[in-house]
Amino acid sequence: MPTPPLTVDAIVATSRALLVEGGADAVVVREVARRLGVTAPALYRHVSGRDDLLTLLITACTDEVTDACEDALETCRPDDVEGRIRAATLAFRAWALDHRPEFGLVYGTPLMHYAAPVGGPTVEAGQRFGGLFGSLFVEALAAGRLRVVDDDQLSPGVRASLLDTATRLGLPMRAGEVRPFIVGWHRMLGIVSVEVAGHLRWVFGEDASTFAHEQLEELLAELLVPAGPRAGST
Amino acid sequence: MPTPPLTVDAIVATSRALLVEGGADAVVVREVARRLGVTAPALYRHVSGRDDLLTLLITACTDEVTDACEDALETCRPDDVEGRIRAATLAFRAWALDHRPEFGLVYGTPLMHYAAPVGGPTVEAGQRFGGLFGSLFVEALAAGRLRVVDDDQLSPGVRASLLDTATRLGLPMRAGEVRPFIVGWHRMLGIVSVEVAGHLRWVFGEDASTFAHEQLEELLAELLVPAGPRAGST
DNA sequence: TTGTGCAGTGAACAGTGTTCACCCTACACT
DNA sequence: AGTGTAGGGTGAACACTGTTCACTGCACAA
Repeated sequence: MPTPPLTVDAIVATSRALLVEGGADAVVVREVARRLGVTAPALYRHVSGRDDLLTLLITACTDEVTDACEDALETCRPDDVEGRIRAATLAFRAWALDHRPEFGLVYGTPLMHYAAPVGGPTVEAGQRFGGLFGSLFVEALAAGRLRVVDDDQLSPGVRASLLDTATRLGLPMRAGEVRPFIVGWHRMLGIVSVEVAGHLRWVFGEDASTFAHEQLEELLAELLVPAGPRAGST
Repeated sequence: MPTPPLTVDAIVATSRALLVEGGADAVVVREVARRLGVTAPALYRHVSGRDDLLTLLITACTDEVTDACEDALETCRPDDVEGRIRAATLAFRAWALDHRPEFGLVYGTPLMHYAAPVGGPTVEAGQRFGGLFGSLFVEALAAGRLRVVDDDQLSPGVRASLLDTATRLGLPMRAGEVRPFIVGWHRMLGIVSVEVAGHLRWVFGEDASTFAHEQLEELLAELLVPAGPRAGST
């Protein structure tokens, strides 16, 4: 059987396999080529180098986790905002645990020798991901389920940054309304990062899942007001 | 002037400099040797290889951050538990921000090709660090400032792990009393990790410090009951 | 004075990312 | 049909990496 044609997709898929097997360090140009039945310089016809490979990899993974979170929304009734946020959050965590090397590449310690191209595909994919969660918080706000805070309770710098982020993402929100979104993102990423990296192993051994799960539920309870009939923001 | 004698300390110091300049990948045996005015094989008389180098590096950094937190305690009145916990927490964050590559090495995404020697110096240093914060929470408990939870409100698995951790660390606490310690560690590490990795850059630009600071204060407020005269655990 | 062992050296091996000159093949145009 | 050209592959090479090996020089003990 003739070797299949060498495509960028095949290169990314093979790189991904190496990433899974041995982490970012194991993504080795020559080994990718070897597995594709080709020599290393051939890859340079399709990919500009190892950094480009990583860019493609990060983009693909970001897209994949975004898809996973989006798919999880389908399991909820459209008017159940809390359920949707919970589903997306748990899907994010589940993807991270199922794809630890990929998660480390995207959301872990940044590689010092790699700089994502500004305005490149990675930041684009990141914006899609952010937009997904952002729109969920817009839904929550519209449903009066978001525990917002008055703008004048925020320190000026934070308020400015929050407002700027909202406009940049096209979210029709005040600073005090974006805050839960950012707090949620910050803490969710923190909780999942620590769990995935295994920094709770000395406490919970290999399985910190119930604890991490509880932490995520606690976070949701802090961000959202209970579903009571006719409940508004306090 | 004759070259100074080649010592393990000098090797670690040089490796550290490389780590700071270019991240873990930049810790390159040959370059360490070059800077010490020696050839690479010479290092193998003092250090068993690159992994050993990383072990020494991680240990040194863990010790350093522990020292920094310990020193911060000196600035507080001994009976001011909340102040002491705050000081240690902020010292941890400050060290992390001032030593991002080192922080990444110790608390970031684990390197897949490196496995810390079991029972080796890194876990020993980690236990010293954990013990420092643990004893602060023991103080808080003794002062009635800890927001504890009843043991039977915990899921069995979590309760068992918490209790086991307490006994392993020699902390005289129930599971519901260790919980704030672990929650605090988990969230503090999460908050600092995300800030140091720069995953809030899209919101706050280069300086997320006031936001992160607020998050840490919020965490403290959740862990500790206010200082009111004769205040006990609720 | 004669070991003996420690500490450093140069050479080597297998691996890495990347570039270069080259070649072959398929397709377009005259 | 004959010719030109461009894309996609090759092997060789360069400058690196971690690590090992045989070797050398030197200090110090017997």
